[in-house]
Amino acid sequence: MSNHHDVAVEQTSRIAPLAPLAPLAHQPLTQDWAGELAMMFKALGDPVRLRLMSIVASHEGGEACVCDLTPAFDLSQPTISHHLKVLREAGLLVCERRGTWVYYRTVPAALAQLAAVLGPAELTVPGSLAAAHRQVLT
Amino acid sequence: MSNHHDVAVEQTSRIAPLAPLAPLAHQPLTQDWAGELAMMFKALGDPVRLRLMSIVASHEGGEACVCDLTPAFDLSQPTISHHLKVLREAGLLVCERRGTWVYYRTVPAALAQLAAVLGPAELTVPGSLAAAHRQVLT
DNA sequence: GCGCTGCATCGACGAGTGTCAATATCGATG
DNA sequence: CATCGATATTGACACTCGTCGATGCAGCGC
Repeated sequence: MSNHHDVAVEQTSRIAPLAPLAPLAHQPLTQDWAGELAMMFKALGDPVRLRLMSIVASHEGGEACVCDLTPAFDLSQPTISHHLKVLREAGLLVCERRGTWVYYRTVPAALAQLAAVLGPAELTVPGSLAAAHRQVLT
Repeated sequence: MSNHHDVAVEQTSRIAPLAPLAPLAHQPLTQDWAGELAMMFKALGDPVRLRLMSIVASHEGGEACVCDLTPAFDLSQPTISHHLKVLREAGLLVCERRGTWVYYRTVPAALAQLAAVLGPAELTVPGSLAAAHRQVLT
């Protein structure tokens, strides 16, 4: 067994293949879909993880390696690694190993999905925005 | 002390008076603002609470009383009440007592804020959309 | 090969969360 | 006023979560 340790490079694409982009107000959420969404929102429900997302998203090139993230917090390196794992498993981040370093990027489709769920109906219904979101999803 | 029990009708307007509407990628979040946002996202990070939001938002007139919400779940009434309180304290719901019943409504400004934070930069920067969001905030 | 650096995992701990049954409070109605 | 129906609060429980130190694994350089 040579590939027994593909830990860090797992893509963990937990996003539903084609999830609804309708806002909350359109209709009551199904139980399954609410569970999927809740996992993503819960991942964002921590100040450290929110700041991690923000740092990664605003970093040059849209990606940041762990060594860029850790010094921004007063937390141990394992703790940061744990938070990154939570965001990865929620489908909000993906990582890629390049040499010694591991680089993280956000998943715009996942963020667009959450934004669409929260967005007021007037903004997503017209079609232009929905099209824009759908474009992001491809 | 006659007003010792104004529990249910508290507005709990925990939303920052004028919070930034910039997406995550615009710049790293400040620690304080990340904490505020995390409280709202955490409130949405539960399937029951997400479905509660959805039912309220999609209900006729944009409001629903607790007796409309409770039967939608296989949970006790105190548990539903607890979840409603969490959403209220996060600034995502407000409630109003009318007679025996208590009606809940969503807070569009709060949802718009979260959507703006998640939204891709291209969608919020142009100005038209930003204006729309700001309009919702008034 | 050996060591070194960057990152992930493990195991453990205290703090927080979701749930319930029991109880309290409010408003309406008799 | 006594009662009843609709919600909120309390207290208790199991469970999850955030954090750490210790450890493990991968890649690079000597």
